[in-house]
Parts: sequence; C-alpha cells; structure tokens
Amino acid sequence: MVPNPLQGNGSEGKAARLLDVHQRLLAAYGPQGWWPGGAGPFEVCVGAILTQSAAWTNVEMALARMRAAEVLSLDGLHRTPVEALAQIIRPSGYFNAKARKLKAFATHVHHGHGGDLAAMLTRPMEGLRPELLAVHGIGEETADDIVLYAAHQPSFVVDAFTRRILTRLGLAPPVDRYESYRALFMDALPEDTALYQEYHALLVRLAKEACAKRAPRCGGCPLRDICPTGREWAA
DNA sequence: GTCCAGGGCCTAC
DNA sequence: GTAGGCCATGGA
Repeated sequence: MVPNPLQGNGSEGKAARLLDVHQRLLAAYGPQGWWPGGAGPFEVCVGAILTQSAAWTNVEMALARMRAAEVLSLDGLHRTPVEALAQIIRPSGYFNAKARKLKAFATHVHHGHGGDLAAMLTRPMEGLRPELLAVHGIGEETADDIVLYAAHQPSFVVDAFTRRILTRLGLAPPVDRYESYRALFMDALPEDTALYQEYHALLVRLAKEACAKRAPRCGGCPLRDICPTGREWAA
C-alpha cells in the first residue's frame, strides 16, 4: 500500500508531518541551544539526573549549590557522603533518591571506566545506551539526555511534553511506550545529533509557550493550523 | 490551596 | 508485564 501523506496515516505521512512540525517550530522560535557546550559533559549528566520530574529552575539552584560546595565533579561526588549530597541538592526535589542516583553514576564511571567520563561517552551509542540504562537511577529519558547532549550522539529524547504534543497533533504511536515515540522520530528524521537536540528543545519550548497541559494557548501556537485538537481549546 | 515540572524504582498482582 | 505508590521542592 502507498500511504497518502495528506492523510497523515502510515509511516511516510507521519514522517513528513514530523519534519513539517520541526520546520514550523524552528521558524517560530529559532534555535534553542540547549546544553551547547557551556556546561561540560559531566554537568550535563548531573543535570539530566537532577531534572527528573523537576522544574529546570530548581535544577539550576541545585547545580549552583553543588558548585559552591565544590562537589560538582566526579571526585566531588565520590568523596561526599550521600546524606550531605542530598542536603546540597535539596532544591531539585526527591533529594534523597537523587543523591543515591548521583553516587551510583559516579561509582559506575569509576569502576567501569577508571573515572574517565570522556572514555565512556565516546563509546558508540549502541553500547553506551544499554550501559547507561543499567545504572541505578538512569531510565530511558535520562539515558537519551546523556547520549544526545553529553555524548553528542543521535538518540532522540522523549519526555512528557513530547508525548502530550504528539497526542494533540494526532501523531502518537499506536502503542504508548517510550520506545514507540523514540522510534517514530528516529525513523522519520535523518540521523543528526544537532537536529535531535534542537527538535527536542523546541518541543519543550512549545509545551511551555503554547501547548500547556492545562489551558493551552492555541491562538498563539505555531502549529495551530496543522493541529486537529487545537479547536477544542481555541476559545 | 492546587497543580505542575525536561522520571525512575520498587512492589504487588 | 504492568499498574500503582513512592520520592519532595519551588514557582505559577
């Protein structure tokens, strides 16, 4: 069968629509420049863990406190007791759980790669991603954050925003799984790290700017004329 | 006061 | 294999 791109059914139609969505978001918001190297790979890894179910402003507070306490390094994570670390990262929420996760990450880099984070991150993502997933506290989204923004390898990041936006656009995959969403993007898009980084950041921008969970502002949404559910919220 | 934020682990069924 | 509880702060 030959999918009709105009109907948005079939993988080819979805691929074309996903490319169209990126073009529209880029035109509306411009490049977002998330984690463009200002934060080193280590800080990206820490940020990826701290941001789990937390607002980024809270993560920034925690990172600043870690920097001030001189524990924002692999060595710093090692020598700081988990209880002390938890107090430092308090503002990011779930601080006891996240302190354990940070310690687990540091321990893994130490034991698995002799403390050489760069060596770990230069592994091809086919090996790196499963390796990260095996670390306590690193699930699929966090692993992809690290692969994409710290290792600079093309693994698409799916978050709650991505799912919400695709659902409203009528582009959600039939099976509601992380991997289904990830495959949707990776099958549709060329394998391009910068593109994946920008696309994900643009989706987050859209979610905050127009496609909020409650009371979305569809009037100002750059996707309003290609979004089938926009009308429900137009008033 | 309520809701939400750049999730993941653990346990029970 | 999956649904539900749990972890917790700060801003809107």
